[in-house]
Amino acid sequence: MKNIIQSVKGTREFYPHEMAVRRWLYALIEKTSESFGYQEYDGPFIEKIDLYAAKSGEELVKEQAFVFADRGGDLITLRPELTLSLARMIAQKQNELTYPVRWWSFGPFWRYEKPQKGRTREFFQWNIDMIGVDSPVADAELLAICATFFRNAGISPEQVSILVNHRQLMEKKLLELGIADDLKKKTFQLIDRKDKLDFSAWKAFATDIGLSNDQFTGVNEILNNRELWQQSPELIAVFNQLEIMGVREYVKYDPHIIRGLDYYSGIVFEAWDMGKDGRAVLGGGHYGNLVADVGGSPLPGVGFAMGDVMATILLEKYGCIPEIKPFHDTVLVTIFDENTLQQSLGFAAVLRKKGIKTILYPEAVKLQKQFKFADRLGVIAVAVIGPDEALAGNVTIKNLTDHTQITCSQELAAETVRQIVKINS
RNA sequence: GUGGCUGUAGCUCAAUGGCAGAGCAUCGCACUGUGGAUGCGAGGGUUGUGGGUUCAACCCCCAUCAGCCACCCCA
Repeated sequence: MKNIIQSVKGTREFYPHEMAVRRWLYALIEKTSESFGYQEYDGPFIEKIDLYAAKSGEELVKEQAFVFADRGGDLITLRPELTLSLARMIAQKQNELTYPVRWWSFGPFWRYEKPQKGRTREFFQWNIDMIGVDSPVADAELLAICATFFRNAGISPEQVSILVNHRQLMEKKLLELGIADDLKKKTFQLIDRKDKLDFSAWKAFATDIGLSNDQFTGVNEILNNRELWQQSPELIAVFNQLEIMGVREYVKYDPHIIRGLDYYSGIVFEAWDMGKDGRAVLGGGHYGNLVADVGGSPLPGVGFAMGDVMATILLEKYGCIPEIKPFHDTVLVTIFDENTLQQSLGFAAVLRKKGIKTILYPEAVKLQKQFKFADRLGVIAVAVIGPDEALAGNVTIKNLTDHTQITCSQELAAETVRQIVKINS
């Protein structure tokens, strides 16, 4: 055991059980995305570093991307995010696409981070965007998708809230305090950190970036005003529409939500686990110029991204992940001994031909062992062809759930098996 | 990148610097045509790795790797 080469730091292995959970999550994301008419797409998993150098933020590329030189000497990165690949894909066909584009994706990403809870170096991310419009209806739709995802997963509004703010509203309020440009950026940072520092440290940070006492007081008033959204026509419209769509209960106004990325220019939002030790599980917002940075004409859009690691932790925490029963629709055909082996082989083949998932035990060992194997896999139908059955062309089918068994002709047995696995699947 | 905690059997964890153990799991038998139970027995270890201190190290010291947690950052 000790000689096994370790897996790469921050990676995960998906044993069949974890793989089943991953596929379940994928299915949930697919169902939610497509119910709003979004199409699945994907970009390359590797990209030239230049793609990200253009925008993306220095830190993401320089410190968080996996970069390597290929044999031709180009610097290649394992994609740390999808946004720029998406932007290029849009730009390349900018005049052919039918707008608004509604696209979603679920795929792997890599970031060279220090692994900890909810954070790995290799992870999956759900990205979903509507591109080419700039309207409260579009903003509301993305929020509704987010809320619908949680509802589909079985998460209640008490468990997860989508916290919403608007960049323009905040900019306007800060401008009233005489905060603009560079100071505005720093003040956004300040707001972003409020929950992470105690008040005196936070105030010190405010002084540090150059806020006056009056401005600091003003910022505090903004942050304490939960009704501030009523000064934003866009947010008023969005909340009204969410009400009509029946998902208003999942969404709350919160002036603390700012988000780190510079390119957000309108609505911004994060979904938070409201329970103990809650964290953000997804984030997104409205951007004004997605495509311009990769050489297209500016196009507005709105979208969000959700990592699978935090999402899975959240769904597990609230008991939303269904019990996975991998073999409840599968029958095990035992091998009694060498003499009946051929009949077992043949019978298994017949079952498969009739569309029944069939496992054949691969050696003639004690039936006890074969039954135990079936039990541990979760198989609930077991077929036995011993000397008696073999002579008469029969097979015995045992139902492990109710412990009953029937002996019938091999011809008719498929129907018996079908009933057992169907009733229990 | 910074700081803290933790690495002992497959898993969960014990073991004053003095013989490395338990429970669960696994395998075998009781039980030669039938799974979840019970009893008995067995196997399984370079104590993460590499150095150091010591007559003697799972234990103390240094380094390193990994996991967890908090920063940083971010979806």
